[in-house]
Amino acid sequence: MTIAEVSKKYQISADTLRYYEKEGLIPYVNRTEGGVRNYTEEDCTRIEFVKCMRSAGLSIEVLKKYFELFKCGKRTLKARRELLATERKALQERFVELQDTLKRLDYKISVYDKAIASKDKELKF
Amino acid sequence: MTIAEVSKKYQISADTLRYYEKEGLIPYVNRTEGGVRNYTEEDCTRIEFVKCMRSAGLSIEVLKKYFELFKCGKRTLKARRELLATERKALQERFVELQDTLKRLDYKISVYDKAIASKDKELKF
DNA sequence: GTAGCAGTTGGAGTGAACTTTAAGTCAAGA
DNA sequence: TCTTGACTTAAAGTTCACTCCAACTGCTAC
Repeated sequence: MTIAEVSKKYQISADTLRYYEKEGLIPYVNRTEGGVRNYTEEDCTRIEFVKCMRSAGLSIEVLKKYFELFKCGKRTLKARRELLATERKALQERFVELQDTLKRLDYKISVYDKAIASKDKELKF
Repeated sequence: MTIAEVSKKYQISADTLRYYEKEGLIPYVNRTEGGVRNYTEEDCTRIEFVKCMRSAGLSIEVLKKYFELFKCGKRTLKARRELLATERKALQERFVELQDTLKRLDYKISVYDKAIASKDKELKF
């Protein structure tokens, strides 16, 4: 797969794909004779994983660390597990926070609806 | 309340509080004779709201817009309601995505636990 | 063979959200 | 009175995560 195809498939710009590669979030991608990137299925799987983790808020730095550990082989299994567990915990916290904020917004919107219906109220903010 | 007190109370740096004020996320805070900020309870309520919305991911720009509308009075009630509804929708989407990612991480961690237990497996990444 | 297009590189630029700096003011305590 | 420390301002600097640019190369179609 070319960079354009991967870019389209995952909705990630070619620049970003090259950037991720440079940062080590994707392993060095094989090139054709002419030096053009040729992504394998495995590359794609990893790109999809990176996209998912990035959109969940894992930093480039953390993902870099994870793949660095991965490169060091089996002896880093535990370290990688711990890294994922740490990130999972942070995500869980953000998840709960988000849930609360959603409730708060729902309430605020309902207050707005009442204010709009009663035609003359104003809110504190 | 001084800026130091508010900063401590909400775990927001004094710099950030001044920045928020400059950007219109907090109304102009009253000063003492000497020009030192003196936050009211209402300022604090608003700061708490801003903090909550910021940590949920609402941008400075959106919050700025919201408070600008607020300054224009009752006639912007609907617009503000719509703004909040739009942000709520985006949050909801991120919430669902986060839920999926949490599940995915749980699964991945369980795979790691198995690999660690069986002592000789390696994973794809 | 040359136009055009998709790709390559390294490096510079961007936008969001702070964060730091420089230079100063003010109030309280020794 | 002097020092200390928390505050003030405007403006420059930082960080993160891209995003764009210039200059180039290599296929493909005419």
